[in-house]
Amino acid sequence: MDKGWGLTLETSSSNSDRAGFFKNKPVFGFNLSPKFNAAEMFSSSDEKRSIVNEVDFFSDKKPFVKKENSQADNSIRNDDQCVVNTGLQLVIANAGSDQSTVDDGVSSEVLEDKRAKIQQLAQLQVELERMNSENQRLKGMLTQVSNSYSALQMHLVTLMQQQLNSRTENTHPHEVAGANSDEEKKKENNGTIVPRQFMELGPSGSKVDPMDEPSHSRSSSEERTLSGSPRNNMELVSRDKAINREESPESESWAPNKAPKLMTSSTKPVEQSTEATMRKARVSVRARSEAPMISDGCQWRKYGQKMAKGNPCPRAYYRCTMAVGCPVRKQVQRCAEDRSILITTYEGTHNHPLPPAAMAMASTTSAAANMLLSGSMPSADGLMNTNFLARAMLPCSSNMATISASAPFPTVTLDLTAQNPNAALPNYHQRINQANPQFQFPLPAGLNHPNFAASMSAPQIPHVLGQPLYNQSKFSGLQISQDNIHHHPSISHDTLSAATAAITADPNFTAALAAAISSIIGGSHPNNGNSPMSGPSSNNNNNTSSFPGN
DNA sequence: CGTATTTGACCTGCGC
DNA sequence: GCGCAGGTCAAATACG
Repeated sequence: MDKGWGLTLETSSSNSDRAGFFKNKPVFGFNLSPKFNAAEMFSSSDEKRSIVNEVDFFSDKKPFVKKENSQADNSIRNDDQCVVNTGLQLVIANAGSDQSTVDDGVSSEVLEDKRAKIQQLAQLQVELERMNSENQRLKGMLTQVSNSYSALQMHLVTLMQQQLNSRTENTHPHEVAGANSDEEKKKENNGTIVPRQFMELGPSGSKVDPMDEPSHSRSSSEERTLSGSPRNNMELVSRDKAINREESPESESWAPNKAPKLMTSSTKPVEQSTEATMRKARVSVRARSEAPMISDGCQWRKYGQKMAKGNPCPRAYYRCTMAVGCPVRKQVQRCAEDRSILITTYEGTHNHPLPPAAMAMASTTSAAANMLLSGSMPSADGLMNTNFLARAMLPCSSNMATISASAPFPTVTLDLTAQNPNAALPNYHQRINQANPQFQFPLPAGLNHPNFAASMSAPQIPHVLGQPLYNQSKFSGLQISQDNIHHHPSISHDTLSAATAAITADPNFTAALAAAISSIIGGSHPNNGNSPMSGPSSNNNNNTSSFPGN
């Protein structure tokens, strides 16, 4: 859009949250060049007003003949601080170069052409003005949403803590490690939820049922969907054993394989084991994307690639390079069944400040991990908490819940793939805004892409946690279905309803998540290499040629 | 030439 | 103890 005007409006990527952009994306109905940031064009609102007025002055049919005599021209030229003025200057300067023609017997065509250009420019300025004001409003809303999100997260933790406390008062006989009776095992294998007990679908378990493999042939570390049929090959693992593994500490410099050498789980304080668990918790994001990686705003360096069993697509290993010694790593792999689905698994916590573009993913995954880990404490109640959370979140989904098959670490999956292929993107936007009339956030430009429309089903966004959040914790050796939730003997319907209500009552919560997820997915656009969302770390996807499966 | 990626070797945990 | 699989390392290679 700037080409015809000789305007090159460079912007710095650090202005991602400023006018004209929502999470680094232009948010208005027309496409802006990635270089084009309205916020950079004005150093003050007075300047803007001035510019617009001047433009209006031009567009008001004022004879545009003698440029050197135009007060407006002078005022514009005198303002060296305004980028737009510079742009106008260019236009006007170009116009002035034809001045000899204009002065004497000017062709009306030239005049008309110039006038048309000026009018276009005027329209542009008006549009920019509108964008700027709208973005101010968006900024405010974003802040509000962030606050709401934090508040609700706290509320959720509080709820879970209350649940935990209520259960502490009511100790269960089978809380004792290794006290799983055969009867309990039977219940487990029949899909009945048994509290304080968990199963691990170890590698052997994943091998036992080859008939399951084609439909569940994600990589062995990926989640496995249970349609409700019992898996008789599930291996019950004593909690002590599993917890000991979970408790294995890791150095800050990330040396998981060396961790067991340092393990002294028997005497480890709870804090340490919790910390270790925290580092091992994983958040898996499933998103439909043709891009080699979803753009999460961080910088990653590939350090390995392996073929994983059960998946013809290789798994790539990345580590965060935004700070020296950052322990965060991620795995990227295409889904075996649907290669358009990209599975990104995050592990660890960043030890450095994150750019705005990375905050969305980081906060989302962090929240998911925290919620998971709030229930993965090595206490029995903690384990119960995880299951409780999972069940509290899953009523919205009936049989979409998945649990970990053989994942060695507790994992939460945020499934952003379309569950309802008939859902249309406009509905997504519409539903979010309908759900909360007070929170009308514009659709980021990246979401206008058909790929994104196909990848995001309408019901998903408002229920990011409610629907596609799968608790894959190994502690959650449960078949999590609506039916089971409602019939679980250890969780009252009221409790469940309360938790569900807490999650779903605040539309801002879901909207905030929607914003975060949309910013993430917007980056998955294959053509988003220049996406403003990428911000200062837009080179995080610089390994397109090395993407597994491509 | 510095940096990022590739890729085979190696380490570790787990099941048999 | 052996084999398998996941994960990581690091030398070689590619790339800008």
